[in-house]
Amino acid sequence: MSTIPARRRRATIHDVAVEAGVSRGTVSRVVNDEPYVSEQARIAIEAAIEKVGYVPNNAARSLVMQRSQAVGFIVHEPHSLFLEDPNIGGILLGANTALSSADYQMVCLIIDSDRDNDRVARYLSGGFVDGVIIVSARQNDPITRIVEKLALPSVFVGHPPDLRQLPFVGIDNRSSARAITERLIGTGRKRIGMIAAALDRDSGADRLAGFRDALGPRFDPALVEDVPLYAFSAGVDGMRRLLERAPDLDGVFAASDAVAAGALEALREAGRSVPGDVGVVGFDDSAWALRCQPPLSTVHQPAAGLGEAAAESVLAQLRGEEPDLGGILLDTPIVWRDSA
Amino acid sequence: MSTIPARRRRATIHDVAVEAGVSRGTVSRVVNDEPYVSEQARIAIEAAIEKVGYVPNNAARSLVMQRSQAVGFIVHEPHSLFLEDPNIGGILLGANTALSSADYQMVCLIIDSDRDNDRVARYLSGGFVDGVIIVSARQNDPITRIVEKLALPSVFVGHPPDLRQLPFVGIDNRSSARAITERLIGTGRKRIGMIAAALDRDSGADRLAGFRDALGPRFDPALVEDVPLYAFSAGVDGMRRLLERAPDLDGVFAASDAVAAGALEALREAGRSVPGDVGVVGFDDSAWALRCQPPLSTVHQPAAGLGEAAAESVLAQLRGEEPDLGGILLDTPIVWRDSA
DNA sequence: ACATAGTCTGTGCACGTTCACAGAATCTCA
DNA sequence: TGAGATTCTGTGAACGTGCACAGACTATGT
Repeated sequence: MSTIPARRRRATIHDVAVEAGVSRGTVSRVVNDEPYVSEQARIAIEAAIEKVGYVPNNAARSLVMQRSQAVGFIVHEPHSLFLEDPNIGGILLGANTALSSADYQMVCLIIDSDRDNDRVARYLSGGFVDGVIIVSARQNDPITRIVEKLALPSVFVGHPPDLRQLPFVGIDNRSSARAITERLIGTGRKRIGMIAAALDRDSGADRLAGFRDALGPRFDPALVEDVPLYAFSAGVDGMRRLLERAPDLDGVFAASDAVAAGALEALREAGRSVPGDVGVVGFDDSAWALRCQPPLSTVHQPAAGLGEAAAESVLAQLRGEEPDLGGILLDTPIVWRDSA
Repeated sequence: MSTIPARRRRATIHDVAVEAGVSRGTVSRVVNDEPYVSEQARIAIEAAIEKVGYVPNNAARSLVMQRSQAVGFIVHEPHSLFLEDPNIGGILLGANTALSSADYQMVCLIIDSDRDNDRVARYLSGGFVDGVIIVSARQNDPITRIVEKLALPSVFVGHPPDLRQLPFVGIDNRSSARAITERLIGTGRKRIGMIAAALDRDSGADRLAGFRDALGPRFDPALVEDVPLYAFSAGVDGMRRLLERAPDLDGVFAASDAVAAGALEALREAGRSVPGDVGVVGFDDSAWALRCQPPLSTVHQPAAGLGEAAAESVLAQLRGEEPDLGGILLDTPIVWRDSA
């Protein structure tokens, strides 16, 4: 008969105090790096901590400190995001990096259904997190309302919904779109079209606006085809329709890399060479960009940077600083490859 | 001068008790759905909870209950995983679904550096989580050792490192590879090659073994080309070399969809039609599979199912059940598309 | 020698909950 | 009626920590 090893009680600050022959208070001071503790005591306590394997109990600490040292990372519509949006992983990573160097823990809160909405709402109200990073909030989002009501330090990645004045980080879709279109014009293309996508979202509308900015008076609405989603198949359809309408086209700005990949496919079908007959540029610098044949020229989305900036903003608010309601916009370098 | 709204103290169980005219104990019983409370008291308490907006304080609860109601989701090598591995998102989602319906919170612990290793180790030792799901652990992994030392309920997605006897969920790479190879043989192909990948990992070695199983005595080592990574470019290289060595080849099993996509590219270069001249099958049913031209026949990895199964296993251990050390293997349906 | 400032240490309380226990009230059955 | 079971309620203790406070000890200057 094997003896079941007794699940040993975890060492507490009291055990350390006894071991080191001092009081709880002094141990606490050492653990929290506070002044006014003698070198002798510090050494004894550090040895005792090591010996008994002491790790502070977070629940007790949270209870007395009234904070959790955790930040929520809220993601909506995970199915489409995790599978389609290559940026989300980078944002997650960037946020995690910044939070963990500040000794905060990142808690993923994934909203997949209405039940999840309730659960997350309860979680936020329960004081489990000291702040939140919200990715891709929807219009009329219950979570957004709760965050406001609790006055929880928060930051959105992308524009906050319902035109609210809340802190956010993002990129300037409009000027980025303008920049890459200008670059495409600079290669000598004369008839440049756009496959616009997701015009119901800020990002989609802004990319179209930037395209228009770049072309100025030469902008021709007939050369814009719009598709509902940032998706490969939408790109194929959009490109086909565009080619039908404007067979003499020699340049295309696709609203995302996935759309651009679809466009390349349609161009191949139609027997056009890229970049010979038609120059193509995308947006996002996602995994699609390198997979395409030829590799895409595109606008780089600094996903990790966005995550880091979002985390820094929350941390600043946690330190009591006033958030910048105007939003933080990150640079988007253009990556020039062979497709244009 | 605007008055700063005083950050109101959160309602406690005591406030509810006063409001409802009962004691803390009775409120606690209502909150935790315990028996032995009169209908009258229950109604009064529920009204009081609503009125004062009471939400239980988790820190206090964790402190006295000695558990956190949270499960860690540990991911190694996030850069390659989040960007390359389409399965990780599905696993995350599946695990989250199962955990949240059991009222457990999932905490993402991303290990990106040695510093992260320390931080996560501290986190686990600190009792912040009651169990862990570990994705893609490395050989000789410090986290694995800590989990063992703490006897923390745990489950690996994929085989545990160092041949340890620890619970895991996964797929049967060998029999899946065998099945899809047999299916390819069934289409009448006579000279079938394989681009094996990542032979240093269990998954890679098993897929090769399955291929060998399917061919039996007809297996020809000269028709196997191996590449280091599950990557597109590796697929291109592997296919080129394979074609050089065996120009009469009429079927290829690629060790992953990314590799298969690379193979398609190389076949196109070489002027072979797919599936006309050569039938190609992949593995994973990742986003690559549908993007390819033609779409890939492949083995479906039930990513969400793996996440759910992993979560269920941890939850079962948390309920005190003995884990199944043999591991749980999920079914992998074959998805037949146009590439073979 | 004494006052004063500076350095260090120990103690009790609070945080908000659960749980064991005691006791009150009601019901059941001889 | 009274003993015993059943249902319900309130109370004190405990979980492990940080913090305010009181007090002891040491150095400095008069």
